[in-house]
Order: sequence, then structure tokens, then C-alpha cells
Amino acid sequence: MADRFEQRERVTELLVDHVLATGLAETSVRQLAKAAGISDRMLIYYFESKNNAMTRVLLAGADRLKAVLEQSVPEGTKLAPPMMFMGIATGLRQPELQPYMSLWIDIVAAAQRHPEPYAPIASAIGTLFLDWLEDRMMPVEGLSHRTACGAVLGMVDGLALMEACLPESETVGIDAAMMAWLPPSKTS
Amino acid sequence: MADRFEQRERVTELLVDHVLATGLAETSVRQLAKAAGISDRMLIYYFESKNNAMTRVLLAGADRLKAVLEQSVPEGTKLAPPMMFMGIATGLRQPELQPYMSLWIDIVAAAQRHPEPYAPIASAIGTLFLDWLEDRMMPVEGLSHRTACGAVLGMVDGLALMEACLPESETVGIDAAMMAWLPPSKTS
DNA sequence: TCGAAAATGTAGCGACCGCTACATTTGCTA
DNA sequence: TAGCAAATGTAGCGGTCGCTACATTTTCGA
Repeated sequence: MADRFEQRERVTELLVDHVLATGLAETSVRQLAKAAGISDRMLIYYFESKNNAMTRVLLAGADRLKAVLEQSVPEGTKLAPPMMFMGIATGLRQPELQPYMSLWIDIVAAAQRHPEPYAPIASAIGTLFLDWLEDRMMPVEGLSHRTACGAVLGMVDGLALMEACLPESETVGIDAAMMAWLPPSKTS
Repeated sequence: MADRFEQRERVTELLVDHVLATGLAETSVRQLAKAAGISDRMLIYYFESKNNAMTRVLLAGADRLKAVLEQSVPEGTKLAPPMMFMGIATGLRQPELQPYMSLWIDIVAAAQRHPEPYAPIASAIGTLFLDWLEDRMMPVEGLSHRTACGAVLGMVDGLALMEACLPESETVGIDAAMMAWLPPSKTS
């Protein structure tokens, strides 16, 4: 018999795979349990409640994305806003990263309508990536650095949202247009 | 006894009120019926199916928003991108328009996971507003007009997404930053 | 080795899901 | 005014929801 908390960690990783593959649409207790190869009874035993399970799983998912981004843009790297934007935008379009962006939109939508447990999750993930960007993007002239990072992050999200709902013919070039509008980094 | 199709139109308007107030979270057949003051049996009778009901309701909601925007920016008006962006962004933050933006995020998220019926709805609404913007925004230098409109729309959406998931302290100034980055209209 | 605690299985609760079968009422037309 | 179709009400189907009561098995320290 495996220890309860070790099992929980193992199951969490399997569930991250699951939500990345299917989003928040197939997250009933029974569906999650099946994806992890256990009974729904044990899922609740490991996590106490579904809300707790979703919180742990989604935060673990955010950590996983952070680790992936870390490889492309290691700590200490400093990129000007246009390069940073295009790097993230093209990265998130890769087949292996695209699920993260779809899931992120799911989470923000869920946060609006089911504050428990999704609002704190969305806020935590948003702040996580704002911090990450703050460390790696070069500041721009005449703007609080935090604000500039928020605006860049917003543009990435907005691009992803357009690509999620419009046919490709309507979205080609939007990324390049946004990049071209971004300011260079501070020169002084 | 009221005519079936007249009833459907009347109920549609009531349901637009409902989804604007509660998003897609309370859209079971029974919840919709209750919001319209009819029985679930009659809701299906009027709309044939829930999918059909949601399609009609959400497209009617988009029409309603279009009519509201029409008042602020009548046909024939031409605005440069920064003015257009700020006008839409501040407008959508008003208490009476905010529900439209929240609902829009709900719809895009739903389109990813429940293509039927939401993907065509999201695509139709997105295209509707892209057309609207194309008519009223002044073109910018060196960029397909359609693409520029897509980028502006994406920035509005991205701003809304950030404001939906982060505390206000993290989002102040993002709108102004984005506006400042937008290019002026073509001078020639 | 044995007994308590941890881990796991089985079964099911009450609520809701979209939808439909069937009976009844209403209103218009012939 | 009789009859028929459209409109509406009542009841319920088979399924899923999150969660729990209870019984059983496994594990490990005394």
C-alpha cells in the first residue's frame, strides 16, 4: 500500500497531463479518477475534495509551464519587449505548449463564474507569470516596469484569445502587428 | 395562447438578460426556463434544443452590444487606433457593458471545449466585431487594415482578460500603456 | 504475533442533466 | 358549433454530479 501523500503527488502529475489534454471540460470527480487510473473514492481520499484537487493540479500545471519557459529564457536573460513578446507568442503556438494557453483561458473564464476554487487559482497563476516576466523583460522608457509587463502579458493573452476563436485566415499577421507596436527597451 | 415564434423572440430577450447577468454558468435547460418564467418543457418546444436556444440567445446578445456601441460610435465615425482602443476599453468597463466582456470570455472558453454549439457562435461574434471595427477605425501605415483591426481587438480582449483575473492593483495603467503603444492613423 | 490505524473497495444518496411520451387545454377554421 | 391542430402541463426516463457510510484488506509498530 502506497502512502497517501506520495500517491497524491503521483496522481497530481497524471491529472496535469489530463487537464492539459482536455481542459476543464472533463473534470468531474469520476472523469479525473479514471484519467489517473484510480477510483473516485480514492481521489477524494487523497485530495479531500474536488476543489482541493483542482487547485493542486492547476498550480502544478503552472509550475510545469514555468519550468518549460525557463529552458527557453533562463534566469538572467534580459529581452527587449518586442523580442520577449514574439518569443512567448511563437512558443505558445507550438503543439506541446498550446494546451497551456487553452487551459489558461478556461481558468480565467471559470474564475468569473465559479470563484471557488478558480478565482484564487487564476490570480496566483497570473501573478506567477507577471513576476517571471518582470525578471526577464528589459524595462521601457516612461512606464512602471510592472505595468509594462502587464501590458505585454495582456497582449499575449489577447493574441491567444483571437487565435482561439477566429479562423486562421482572420488572425495571420496580428502577432507581427502587435510586436511592431511594442516599444524598444530603455536606452539610458 | 401566444404564437410559438413570437414567444420564442420574447423569451430570447429575457434569456439575453439572464446570460448577461450570470454568464454561461447557469444555463441548464431548467435554469434558463426559470429565468424566462416558463417551464423547461416549453423552452425546448420554442427552441427545439438547448444548443439552438444558446445559439439564438448569444447571437442576440451580440446584436444588442453592437447596438449599444453604435450609439457611442455611430456609422461614419472614423477614429485613430489609440482613440478607438481607449474608447472601447473604458466603455466596456462601465457597469452596464462589463457583463458583455465577461460573457465573451466565457464563450471563447466554451468554444474550445464544447465546439457544439459554441465554436460557430464565437467565430460569428468575433467576425461581427472585426467588421464593425474595420468600418470605424482609421487605417495605419504599412499594415493591412483588417490585420490592424484584429490586433486592436486582441489588445482589448487581452486587457479585459487581465482585469478579469488579477487584482486591480496589478492592472492599473495597463490600458494607458497599450494605448500609448498604438500607432497613429495613416497621414497621407 | 496481534491489534490498531491506514488504505482501499462497494454501494448508494439526493440532486441535477437534456429531453420526451402522453394527456390535456386552448383557439381558430370549416 | 364541431372538430382539429397548436400550445401547454405533468411526469418521468436514463444518466451524471460530488460526496459519504460502511465493510474489508493491508501495513507496521508494540
